[in-house]
Amino acid sequence: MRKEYSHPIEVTMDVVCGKWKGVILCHLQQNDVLRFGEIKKLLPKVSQKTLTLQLRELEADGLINRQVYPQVPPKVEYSLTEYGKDLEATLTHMSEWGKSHVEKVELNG
Amino acid sequence: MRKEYSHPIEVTMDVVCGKWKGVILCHLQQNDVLRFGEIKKLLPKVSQKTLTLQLRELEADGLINRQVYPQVPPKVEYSLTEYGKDLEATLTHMSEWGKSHVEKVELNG
DNA sequence: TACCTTAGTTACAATATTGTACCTTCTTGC
DNA sequence: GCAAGAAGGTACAATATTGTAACTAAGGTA
Repeated sequence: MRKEYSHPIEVTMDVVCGKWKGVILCHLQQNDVLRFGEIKKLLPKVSQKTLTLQLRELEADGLINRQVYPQVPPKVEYSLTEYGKDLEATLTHMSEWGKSHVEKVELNG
Repeated sequence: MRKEYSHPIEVTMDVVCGKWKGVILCHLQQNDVLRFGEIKKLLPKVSQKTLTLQLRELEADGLINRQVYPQVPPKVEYSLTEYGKDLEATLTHMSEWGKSHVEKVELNG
């Protein structure tokens, strides 16, 4: 199951490079705690199944906590772990870079 | 062709999240200039075709320069653009995080 | 003349990742 | 009894991403 990595950045990329993982992490960074449905509203284009999958993977990799309340209807809250918070600077930096990239592309038509 | 992004981090992820792009960028960060064949040696598992593709995409996104010398046999050199260098801090941070993640996983067996 | 070299290209195959549509749970409100 | 609500699970379909293997260019070398 465990892969061989030739460079440590591959590990991070493995963990962060799902189609929605970056955005999910950013939102959790800004909101502390979010319920499943709230995340879904923040990412209107993601499907139920895929969102679940991305969250489970982030959980398995130790980036987020999944707190289940035994209620009906169910309530599940997600938040960053301490470990996930170590990525905050990186995520912020990636967002900034993305912002300037968009601006650059818009300038060059 | 241009996609709609709901969050700037998606832009960066789009640009950086190829299977080999992170490692390629890291190596270019440490070596300034590398020929195609040198990169290939640094990433023994990547195929010819995929490496070409990843490099072309990085070039199209403005992260790397592609310098072709009109010789036979051909000589092509790759290097980071100024723009690509803006990602250095991010890449370094991602590598560090990856390193500690590996250590953590090894501890928890 | 046959062969080596580097940085590709091309057609085709195999994987991996996402998405769609519909099913499930159990309790409260009407 | 019947629908609603939140957070999924499942089977199956559609894309997207990588990989394989073989082919090319053009000059130097044996």
